[in-house]
Amino acid sequence: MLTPATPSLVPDTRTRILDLAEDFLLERGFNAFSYQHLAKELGVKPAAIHYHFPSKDDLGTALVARQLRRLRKWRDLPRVADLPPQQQLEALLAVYENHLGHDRRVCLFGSLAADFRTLPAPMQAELRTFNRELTEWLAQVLAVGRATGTLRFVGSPAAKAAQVLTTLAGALQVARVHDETPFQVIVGQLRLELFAS
Amino acid sequence: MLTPATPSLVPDTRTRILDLAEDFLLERGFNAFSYQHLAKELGVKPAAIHYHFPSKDDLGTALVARQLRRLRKWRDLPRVADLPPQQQLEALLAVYENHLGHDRRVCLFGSLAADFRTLPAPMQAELRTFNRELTEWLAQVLAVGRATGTLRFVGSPAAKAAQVLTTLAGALQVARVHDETPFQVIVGQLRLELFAS
DNA sequence: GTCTATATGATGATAGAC
DNA sequence: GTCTATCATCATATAGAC
Repeated sequence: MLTPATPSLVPDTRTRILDLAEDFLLERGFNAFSYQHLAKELGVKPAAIHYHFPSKDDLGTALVARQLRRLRKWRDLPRVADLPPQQQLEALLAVYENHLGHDRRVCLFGSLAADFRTLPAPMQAELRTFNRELTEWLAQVLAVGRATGTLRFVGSPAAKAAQVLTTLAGALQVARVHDETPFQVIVGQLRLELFAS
Repeated sequence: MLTPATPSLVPDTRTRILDLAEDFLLERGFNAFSYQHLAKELGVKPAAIHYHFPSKDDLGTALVARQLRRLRKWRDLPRVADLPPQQQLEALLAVYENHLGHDRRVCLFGSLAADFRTLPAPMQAELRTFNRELTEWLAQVLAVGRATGTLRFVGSPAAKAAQVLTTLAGALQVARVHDETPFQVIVGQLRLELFAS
């Protein structure tokens, strides 16, 4: 990876491909876009993309790996890591609400889960790690939040974290099928239950 | 539809196609199987399937329409409709647990939501109706359950129903990505929260 | 190092045989 | 009424031009 540490305003071709592929992935699914679609949009030939990502498997794996790097970076940002738990949870909800506002994109997990068995093994492995790390992070947030009295739930933090993340991924899918309303309803219900009054 | 009211032990070709297509749909996703896959498995040529379902859109729409008919039939069965609310909820959970035991199949909604924008309009419409009717049914179950003191939750029955169904669909997706454990954990959490102790 | 012309096979669908 | 031979198109991927 020769990508500069400080993102340029004019992304290189590799990054432009990744960004566009991510658009397609989150809007139409991994098995519903092709190198032709990418090439047409980028104004190049399909084989030009094969240079940067020899196979679609490579491209897909790079997409999930990038998202995993982003998760770790986000989670460790001072403006996230140093927040109190209830605001960390709000920051997480904001990410999903941002997806909703971005043409009702589903999240990475929600995009790949149904097609999971058709994905290349490295991509499956990256997605498992992504989901595991996110769940572990939220479990920790919930544990601290309950201990300090700002968050409320029964059962174990790990179970609640798995449930909440699953619900959020699903809520974006429901928004995709209907409209923004059910997402708002579901997240409203989560807030009602989690935030200690 | 010339399908007999009493299902035969030797399904006709049309039904065999639908059954197999449903297998593929719930195990690999709508954009990850072809008429060739179906034909090879059934021992016929791809074009034979085109006779029964002229386009893949027709096949997909028939799949969702059949599931909608099944939902209505199930919901109205005396052994479901006449149960007390907490047992109706258990019957619903049993459907999802059955999916889990069936090679961790996702549910219809969970299978189609991510690819939704690539689906033909009639299929989209059927899926919306399917999800709406299921949510309305569960909202009614939850409302009666809370009124009679056997189920417990805050917020509106409609919001809780949307949240629970979304969580169940998502839980099967998580099981697909990892293993059965997170599904059990999530459904255990749902039970802990919903069933009045 | 970056991309284009081209190959090979799979895909959805039609026209016509039985 | 049911299915097969065949088609045009699109898929991923390679070999080689610039």
